[in-house]
Amino acid sequence: MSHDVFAALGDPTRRAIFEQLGQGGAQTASQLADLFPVSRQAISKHLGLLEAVGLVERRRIGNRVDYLVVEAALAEVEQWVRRVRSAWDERLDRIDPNGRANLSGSQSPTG
Amino acid sequence: MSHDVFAALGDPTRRAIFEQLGQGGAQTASQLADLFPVSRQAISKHLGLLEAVGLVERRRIGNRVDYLVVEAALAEVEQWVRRVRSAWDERLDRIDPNGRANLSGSQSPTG
DNA sequence: CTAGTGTGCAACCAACTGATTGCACAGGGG
DNA sequence: CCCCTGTGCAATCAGTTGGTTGCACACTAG
Repeated sequence: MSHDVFAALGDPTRRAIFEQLGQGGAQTASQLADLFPVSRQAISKHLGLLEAVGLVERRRIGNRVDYLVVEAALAEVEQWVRRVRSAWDERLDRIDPNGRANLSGSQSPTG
Repeated sequence: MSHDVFAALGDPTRRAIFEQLGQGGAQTASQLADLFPVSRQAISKHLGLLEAVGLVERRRIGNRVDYLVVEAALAEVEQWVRRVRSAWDERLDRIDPNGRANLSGSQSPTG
């Protein structure tokens, strides 16, 4: 449960692979290699990382290995966003319980 | 307006700085440098990158430069999540308009 | 102007990483 | 068994990058 999900999604190729798996359904590294301008091994490495952070999962079917998006993959991202957001709101409430048009926090409410 | 926001949030130090700005309000690079085990210049570089992707903004006050979180900072992340999610749902509808308990896309609905 | 504090920029460095190539291993069909 | 297809692992490499140090520049106070 680490936030390395952001690091995983930080790489453009990896994010594209992830999106492709989401749109196109389960696919093998070889299939994905045909869609992207990188080698199968590069794709495989990306898939390994995506799997490590829990964004995708493997499914072996005979000779081939399909990768598919994990249903709750982006839950962690959403939770982080929510957590950060609520932290903002908390601080804003401490500063100005009535309005919230300003995110700056150095000045005092009375000043 | 690029998705480099993910890359920016991918680095742990940068993400921590961002969270700290969110919780503690506007702060200078020097102040942040006291909170993290890296030099002020390192912090400054991170802030520059965070600013470049639109996550934080600068505010000059006399001699010092405060950085603060941009209100709509995480909107891009949320939009991306929503977009990917809706793409999943679309594909799932094409496969099985009634149920959605499976994200794998290789099998046919009649099989 | 001078002193002091704070910021910005440039050079530099080690570590990481995205990508490649080569080869060995696993499974299905003749 | 052999052949073919597909996957996995190791070594390697160049580019990126997070971090440091050093120094120049900007603003405020006396």
